[in-house]
Amino acid sequence: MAYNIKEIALRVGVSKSTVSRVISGKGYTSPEVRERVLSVVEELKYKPSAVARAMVSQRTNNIGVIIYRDQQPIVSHPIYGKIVDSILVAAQARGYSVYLTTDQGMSLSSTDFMMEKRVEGLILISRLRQNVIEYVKKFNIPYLMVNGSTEDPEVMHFVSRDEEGGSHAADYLYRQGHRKLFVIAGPQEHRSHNLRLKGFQENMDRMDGDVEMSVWYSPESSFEQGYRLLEEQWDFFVGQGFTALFATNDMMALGAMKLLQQRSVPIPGQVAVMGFDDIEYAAMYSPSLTTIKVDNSKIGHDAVVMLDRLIKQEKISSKLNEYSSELVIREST
Amino acid sequence: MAYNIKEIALRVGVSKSTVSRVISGKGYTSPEVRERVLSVVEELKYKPSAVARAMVSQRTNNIGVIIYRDQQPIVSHPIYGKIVDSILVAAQARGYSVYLTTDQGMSLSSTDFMMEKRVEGLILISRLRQNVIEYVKKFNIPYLMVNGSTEDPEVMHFVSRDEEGGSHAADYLYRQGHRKLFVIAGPQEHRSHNLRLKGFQENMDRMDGDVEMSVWYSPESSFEQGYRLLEEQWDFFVGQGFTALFATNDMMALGAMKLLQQRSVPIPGQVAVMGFDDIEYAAMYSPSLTTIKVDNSKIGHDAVVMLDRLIKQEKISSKLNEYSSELVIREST
DNA sequence: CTGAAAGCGCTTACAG
DNA sequence: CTGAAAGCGCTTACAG
Repeated sequence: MAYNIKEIALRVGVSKSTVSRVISGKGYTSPEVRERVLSVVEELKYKPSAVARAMVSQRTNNIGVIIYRDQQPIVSHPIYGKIVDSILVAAQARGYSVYLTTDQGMSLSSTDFMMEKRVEGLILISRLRQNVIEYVKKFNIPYLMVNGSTEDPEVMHFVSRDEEGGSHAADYLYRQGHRKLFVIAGPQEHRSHNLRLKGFQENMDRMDGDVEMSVWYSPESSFEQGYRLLEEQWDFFVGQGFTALFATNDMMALGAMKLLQQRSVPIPGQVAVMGFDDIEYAAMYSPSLTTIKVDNSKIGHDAVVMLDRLIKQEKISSKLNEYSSELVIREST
Repeated sequence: MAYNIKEIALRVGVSKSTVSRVISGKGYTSPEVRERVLSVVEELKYKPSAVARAMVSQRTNNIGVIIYRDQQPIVSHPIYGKIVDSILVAAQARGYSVYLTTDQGMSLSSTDFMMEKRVEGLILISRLRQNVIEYVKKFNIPYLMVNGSTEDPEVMHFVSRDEEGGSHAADYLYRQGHRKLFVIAGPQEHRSHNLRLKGFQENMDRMDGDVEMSVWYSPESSFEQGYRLLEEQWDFFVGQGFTALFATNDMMALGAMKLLQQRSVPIPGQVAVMGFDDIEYAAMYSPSLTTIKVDNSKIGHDAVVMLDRLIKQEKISSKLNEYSSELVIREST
C-alpha cells in the first residue's frame, strides 16, 4: 500500500496540513520543517495521490480518447496511430493524461466509462453515428471529433480538405498527360472517400479533351480490397488500356500496385498509380507512391490544443478545422 | 458539473446510503425505492464518480503502459502498435482502463506519474535501463516488461525466441541453396537484434560446405538505415555475388529490398531477401517478404493476463515468457 | 429495508 | 508559520 500524508506527518511530527503545504508548495512553511518533510518524502518515495487530489480539486487532468472501430488494427492503423501519437505528445505537454479506449460497435458504454472517470474532455476518433454524438452532448463536457464527418454544426471537428485534394490529384494526372483513368473509390459513406472522389471527378470533368474515367467502388478501403478489385476487373483494365490508376487512399492504391507488379506491368511506364493520405508505407514502397498528403500529426496535435482551450473555456474561432492536402510526387507516376 | 449521489438523494427523498445501495447493487433496497432512484439516475444521466469510488475502495482499476522511446513513431510503430492494440483489448475485457504514456529519455518521471495516478500495475514497453527497473521495484506494485531485455531474474518479461528464430532463418536459407550471405544486423545492444544475429551465425557456422557470410552492423533498425547500409556497400555487395540477404528485422530488410529493386536486381531470382518480425508491411510489399513471425498480439494479450494475475496475487508460473518464432515463406526467397 | 456516521487522502480557508 | 476542521463523492459497517 502506498504511503499517505498522515504517515508522513506522523514521522516528521507535524500536522497533515503542514505536510500538504510542503508538498504542494502552496502556503508558508519554515525552511527547517520543509526540509524534514522533504527528507521523509524522499525516503519513503511518497507520491501524493492524484485520486485524492482530483477529489478535492474537482479536476482530474484526464482526457479521454475513444477510437470507434470494429476491428484491429486500431492504434496500429497507419492513420489512427499517427493521430494517437501526436495526441499523446501534445496532451502530455499540457499536463493531461489520456485514457485510451476502443469502442467496437458504436456503443454508448465507452462514453459512460469516460464520464465515470470524470475526464475533462473527449476526443472522438473516426466516423460516429449521430446517436453517439447526441449522447455525448448530454454530458456537457468539451469534446471534439477527429477524422470523422458530421452534418451537425455544433460539433467541433478536424478534417482535411479532401475535395480539394481529389481535385489536385486530377489536375496532376491530367497534366501528366493521362486521359484514360481507372479510379478505385473507397466506401462512399465515409466523408473522406466521398469527397476525394467528388473532387477528382468534378475536376476531371472540367478538363478539355477526351478524358475517360472508370470508377469502381470498393466495399472496404484496405490493401486487400484494392488488390482484389483490380484483380476482378483485370481483363477490363488491360483491355481498355488505362494509363493511370487513382485510389481514394494509399492502402487501396498499394494493393492495386502490388497486383500490377505481380502481373509485370511497368509502373509508371505503362500505368501510373496515385493514392491519398501519405501513410508511412507510401514512401517506402517500391516504386514509392505519389499521393496527396494529409498531415495527421498536425491534426492530432491541434485537436489537443483545441480541447485544452475548450476545457479552459477560452474563445474558439471556428467549429470546423480544415487542413489543406498537399501533392507529393514520387516514383509511381 | 456532474451530479452526485447527494443530489439524487435529495430529489428522490431518500438518504445517500440508499442511493448508493441502488446504484452499486449491494445491500437491500425496496423495489419501489429502487425504481424511483433509477428513474432519477436515468433522467439526470448520473454517472457515479470512479474517482470517489477509487478513493474508498482503494482500487482504481487502472493500469499504466509506458513506452520508452525517444522519438515518433511511438504507437504508430508497427510493432508497438500491435502490442498496444492487444493490450487495450485485453485490458478492457478484464475491467482495466489504461493510461498510455510515452517516455523519452528513460526518465523516472513517467513512473512517478503512474504512481500518483495509483495504477494497479505497470506494463513497460521496450528496452529500459536498469536504474528505471530499480526505481519501479521500489514502489512494490506489479509490473512487467514487454519487448525488452534484462539480466535481472526478478523482472517478469515477455520476449520471442529470437535466437531460435535466427537459427531457423539460417536453416531455411541454407536449404534453399544459399552459400553467400549478406547480413544486416541491427543495434547489438538490443536483445532481439543480438540474438537473432547470434542464432543465424551460429547455425550457419554449423553447416557443411563453404558458407560465406558477411555481417554488417546498422546503427539503427529502420527502413532508411537498411537502404543506406546496402547502398554504401553496394560495390562490395555486387562484386562478391551474394545470393541472399538477411536482416535482423523486416524494416531493414525492406529498405535493402527497395534499393535492390531500384537497381533492378531480380528478387528472388538473383538475390533472396529475408527479414524478421512479420510486420504488416512484410506481406504487402512486392515481392512480399519472407520472414520469421513474432506474434506480438499474443505477447501483448498475455502480458495483460499476467499483470492481472499479479494484481490479484495469484500464482505465477515463470518470470520469463518466451514465444516461439515461426518461419513465414513468401515471394522474396 | 433505511439512515447516520465514519472514513478513503488530500486541500483549503480559518484560527491562533 | 502551523494545526484543527470541513469537505470533495462515494462505500460500508452499524443501528434501528
